[in-house]
Amino acid sequence: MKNQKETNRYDHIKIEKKWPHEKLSAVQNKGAGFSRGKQNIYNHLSIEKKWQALWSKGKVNKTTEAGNKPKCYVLDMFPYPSGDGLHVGHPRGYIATDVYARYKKMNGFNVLHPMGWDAFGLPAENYAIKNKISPDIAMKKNIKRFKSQLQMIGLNYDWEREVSTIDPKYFKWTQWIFLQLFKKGLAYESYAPINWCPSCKTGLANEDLDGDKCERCGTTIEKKPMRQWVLRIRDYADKLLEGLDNLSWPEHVKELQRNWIGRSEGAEIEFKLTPKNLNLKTIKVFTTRPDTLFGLSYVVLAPENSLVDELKPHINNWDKIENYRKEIKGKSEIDRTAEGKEKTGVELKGIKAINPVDSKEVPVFISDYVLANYGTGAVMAVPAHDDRDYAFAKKNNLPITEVIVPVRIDKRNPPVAGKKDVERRNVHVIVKNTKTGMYLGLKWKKFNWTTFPMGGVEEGETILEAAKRELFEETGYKNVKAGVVLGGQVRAEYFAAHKDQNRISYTNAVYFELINEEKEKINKEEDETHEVIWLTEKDIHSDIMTHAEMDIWLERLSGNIAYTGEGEMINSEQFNKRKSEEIVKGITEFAGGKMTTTYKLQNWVFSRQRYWGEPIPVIHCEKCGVVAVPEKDLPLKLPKVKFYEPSGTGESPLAKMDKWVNTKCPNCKGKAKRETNTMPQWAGSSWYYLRYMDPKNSKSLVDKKIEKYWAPVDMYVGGTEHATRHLIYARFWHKFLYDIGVVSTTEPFRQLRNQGMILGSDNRKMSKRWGNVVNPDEVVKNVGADTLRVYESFMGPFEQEIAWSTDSMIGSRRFLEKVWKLQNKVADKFIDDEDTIILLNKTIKKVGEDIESFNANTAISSMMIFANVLEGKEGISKNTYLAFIKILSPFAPHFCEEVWSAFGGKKMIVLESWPKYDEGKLKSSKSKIVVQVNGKVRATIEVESDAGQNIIEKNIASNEEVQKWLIGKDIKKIIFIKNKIINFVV
RNA sequence: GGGCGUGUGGCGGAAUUGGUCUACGCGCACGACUCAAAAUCGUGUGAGGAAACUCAUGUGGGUUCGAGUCCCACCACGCCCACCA
Repeated sequence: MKNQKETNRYDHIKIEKKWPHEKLSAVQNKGAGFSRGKQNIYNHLSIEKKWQALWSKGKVNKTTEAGNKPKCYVLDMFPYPSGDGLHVGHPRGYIATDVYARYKKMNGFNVLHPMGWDAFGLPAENYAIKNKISPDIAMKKNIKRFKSQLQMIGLNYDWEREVSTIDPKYFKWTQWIFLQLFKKGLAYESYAPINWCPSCKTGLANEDLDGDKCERCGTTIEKKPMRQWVLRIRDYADKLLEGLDNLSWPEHVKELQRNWIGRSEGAEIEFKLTPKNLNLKTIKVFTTRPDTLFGLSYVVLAPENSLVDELKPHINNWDKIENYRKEIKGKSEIDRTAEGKEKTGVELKGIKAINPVDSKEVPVFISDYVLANYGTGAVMAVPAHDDRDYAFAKKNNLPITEVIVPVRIDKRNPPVAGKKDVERRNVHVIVKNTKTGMYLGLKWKKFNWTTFPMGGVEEGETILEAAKRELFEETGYKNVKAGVVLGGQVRAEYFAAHKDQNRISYTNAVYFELINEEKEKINKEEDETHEVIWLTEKDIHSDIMTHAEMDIWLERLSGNIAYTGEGEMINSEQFNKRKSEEIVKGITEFAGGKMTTTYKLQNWVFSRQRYWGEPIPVIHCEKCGVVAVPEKDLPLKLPKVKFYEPSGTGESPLAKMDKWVNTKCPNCKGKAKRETNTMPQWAGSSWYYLRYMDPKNSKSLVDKKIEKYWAPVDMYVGGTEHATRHLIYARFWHKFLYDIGVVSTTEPFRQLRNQGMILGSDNRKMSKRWGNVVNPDEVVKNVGADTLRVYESFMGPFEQEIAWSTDSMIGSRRFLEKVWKLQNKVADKFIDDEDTIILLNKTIKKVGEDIESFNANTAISSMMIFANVLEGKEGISKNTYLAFIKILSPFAPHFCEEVWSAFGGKKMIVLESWPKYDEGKLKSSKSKIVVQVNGKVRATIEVESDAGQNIIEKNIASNEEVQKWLIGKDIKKIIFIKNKIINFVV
């Protein structure tokens, strides 16, 4: 835990402390007399205003497709313009992309860097309901405020390309894309139960849930069957998966998407039902473990599975089934799925399922441990090899058949080649003394072994009998409670040194608890072989115990009896003795099943029963059924309504707008009604990056030539929270648009970066609730946009979340003032010393590389170092100073424009090019060598660069500091790395 | 339970990818300037020790001439998924 800082004096910019600029008049009075600047104090207020106006007037951000520069498309995830305006955390990503875009521009790229608004969605609508104001008007107001805030920070967007999802000229194309999906059969109506938020009164996609709660309002969601539009994103699951491999995205985001898609390969197995003569429907199950089919104990359906209803006439206990279904409906998803929850279920009496591999009949259950929407909504249960099935089988007294034997090869006593192989049935006896908590063990005298009492199972003996006998023979203990056989056999291969043979043992473990410590004397032979010892719970571990089966015994001792790994087949007729992983295909074929793939990814529930979204452009005709709105009639605008409240009946408020709803069928001109569901907020954001390329096109969503020029997005920056929604939806739509020839690339975003959130100074998420919100307007007013930009760049690694500290921000302001004051030292004809030249070149290189890799924090740091060095110099050449100003300009653009123009820069600095560093001037003629003795630093010496080992050794010969450590010692080895280190090993 | 990630001064964080641990910044202390304060500038600032030195990157091992960095185990925290058959 980090210490909670006390509330800081400077939080929320309540200025009790004087900021440096407020005292600048004093500096002026002292006559800080550089003459070039029109003003000799750094007044951020006037400078920022001035340059924002000049940029706008000069249209420096206007982007066209003309010219032969290489293109670079830099994109921010566009914001949802909330009523609260920006807080200081929002611009972190925007500043980073702005720096990147400016840098790319200075490096000769034709940069597209646009901004827009994601303005449909629930918050606006809820605001509208509460304040009785049209969401359209409210959003337009918010957009205005957001825009002015972004401009105030000096972000160089091409505002002529601004887009907004609520603009009919924009959502015309959102609707158009839906129609194409509809025409290709990728949008369909479904009546399946979906997630229903009783508070927001709308259906939600899986992605919109936070556990079992509505992500927006925190209300527990219900499953509710209703008519809805669904997009077949699953059809693109494999493409979405494969496409990830070639993207320059953070690995963890790709992994998140892979997990979300959740591809899983397995088999579909069909179970015929009895009574046979009725020709009942079959139960299809999905399983990743068809190899365990001979261990089948029962079959389970999800309670919601519609097959249950179809079987109703043949089920004798329907009332129980109905009760169970009701019971489940009353429970939340969390209650149903809570870990360690008892497995409940009801058998479907009257029918049985037939195992296709051995024709045995097994019972059929419904249970809520089977999910309706994964796989086929039905499962084959093999209790011996699945934890859930095991728990269910134990509770309901169902048979448990082992079909896979785990295989272990003893690493400490591996089988020896050339020795005889002997197969044995063994037992390991695990005895706990419950009074002391200790376990009984044997310490072998001739070998370095520690084992449990153990031995062979003899002909005609049960496992328990053998265990008791061995325990008595080897230790003399005789009074134990009834034993428990810990699961099935384990195969182990090892070399039995005491018998000089390789053993292939099939071993069961038996667990006993000691009643008392009474024991008989054991025979001499046993006594000479091993000594009886007591082991602590910690001792019974693979490090100490010799048994190769130890890991499995421990699992089983802790209650995990079902073995879910691979192994050797038993009880499986012709498949016996084979490796389980090798028979998967064979047994599937034998069972008449087929190999198949399933996904966790659900199809995208695409309709919302709310007002503030794009109307879904279809018409329900009494005769023709569902008909697409003709493309020429797009955009299909929202009608004006008086009330925005959702009805709660599963109809959107649009349903009450008779005038709007009642229409004619475009086909037969007969009576028809409009679809009243609207699209989710994710619709508009799934393709906006395409519209920026060609925002005013009225003929197509993007011109093909223009799309080919700009696509794909080269750098996309936004929060990780979009990893599984926006970024999957957008990729899905993009791939669809590729398939219908609208776009030319298979992936929309080539590179992706996630910015970490900026937290309040109390380490909590910035929010009104905590009162820790810092407003950028205040910061910009007090210290300037440039200081804000430098600070947010400097505060820490870009991807990491970090707490805001107004206190620390003063360092960034001081840095800019320092650079400002350096103007005094600049002289046209000054000749910089070697150090300065080298550091300048190094700094140019470092800052460029850091911008490319989004490590702005170290870029700023290296510029601070450079400024500190310059401050200590007698003078600075104009060239050096201006090169420095150029590399600072992406971070502090207004500031640098001002300085640049004061020094007579003709073009604006934003249009200048990035300084080139001189490869030959990155190294100084001297270098520091670290001298180590046995890896410890004893001295550093300065020698000519690239000096060889003998020169350095000579140098060291007269160095007392080092000689002190070398005198009287044998030098065994010398490690030398040029220009870095010399290490004497003595 | 599964996946991903993090752990370095009083604080935010650097560390050329195995080569001087703590750059840069904040804070703090002292000094200069000032009647005084602020601002600014300068010096110092991981711990122990008078010093020589020693010890320090969550803990414990290992590899190496040399480990914050690589390997193994553990601890703590964060995020995502979670009865996924």
